[in-house]
Amino acid sequence: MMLRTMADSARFIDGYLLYLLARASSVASAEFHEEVRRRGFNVSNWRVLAALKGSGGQTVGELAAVCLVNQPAMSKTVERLVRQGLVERRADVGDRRRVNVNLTGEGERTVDELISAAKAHQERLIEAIGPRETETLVAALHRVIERSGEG
Amino acid sequence: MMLRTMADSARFIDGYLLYLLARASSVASAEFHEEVRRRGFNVSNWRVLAALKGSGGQTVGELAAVCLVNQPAMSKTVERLVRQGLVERRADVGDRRRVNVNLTGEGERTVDELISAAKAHQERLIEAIGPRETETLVAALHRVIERSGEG
DNA sequence: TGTTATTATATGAAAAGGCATATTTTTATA
DNA sequence: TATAAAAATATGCCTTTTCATATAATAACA
Repeated sequence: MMLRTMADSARFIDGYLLYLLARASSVASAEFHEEVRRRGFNVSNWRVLAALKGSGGQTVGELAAVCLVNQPAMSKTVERLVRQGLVERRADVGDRRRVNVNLTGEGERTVDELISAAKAHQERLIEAIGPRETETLVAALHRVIERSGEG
Repeated sequence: MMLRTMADSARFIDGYLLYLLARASSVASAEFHEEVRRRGFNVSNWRVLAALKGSGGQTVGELAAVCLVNQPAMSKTVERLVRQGLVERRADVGDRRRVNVNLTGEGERTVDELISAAKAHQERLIEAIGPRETETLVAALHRVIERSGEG
């Protein structure tokens, strides 16, 4: 079954749900991601810092899962953030294979600014989409996640 | 305003719409993207081939926009696909700055197989999400795209 | 029409990511 | 409790992307 709510089109992708999801994510994020870069960070760094905020620390593996990248990539991103002084690594006490990653003081200050900008952007975005429609969207996205093998 | 439909959480990202969008896209795509790789392609190649199918040819710039990557990356992806014999490049007749990209016969056969697998996967995904909920989702995603500066 | 701006694509160097695998530590089992 | 298996992270190599910029062609304009 092709999506009945989409106009028929010669182009396959115009009726392809995974493309629509990727496009919506990309388009919605583009503006803020530019702001992240203007502030001197790349999106990977931003995601790690954002994931750490309020988490009480995460392991490399947890960060990889949360940030939607593979583990070796996360090891390298964390290494870069350590060199920038934004996070610190510490071997887990109970299981020394694990490496706990936490925000440093500077990392905390940095992410607070970024999060503040992200929240401001999100307010504008929700206003543009419409608050009611946003709630519908959020529910639908949770359902996708839940039913796609991550529930 | 934070999203009211999400439980309050210490972690910023749990209430962050752009993260939810990225996560839904990633989770929903993961399974099929693995199949693409098993078939010997990477996601970038798949996206270009899928974008070309039924398009009547696209320029490098158009492909970059459609495939959500920047132009130099697309020039290089196209170059690789040319070397693999899946697409062909031709300078545009009316504007010789433009480079038109088309599927070759082999590219057509290849993408037909991939699209067939994508459609089968999509059927299963829609079944898992629920057809009615999928329609709601599709409408919401179109709205996001439309209201995020791409309308 | 000659000159300047703009647009489309390509290229080169550096950064980041992906994949296989090594290393270290913990868990399971004989 | 040795030993084997599993788990978490790191590392090396190679591919891909990114960023800045070069090149080529068209458009604008004086």
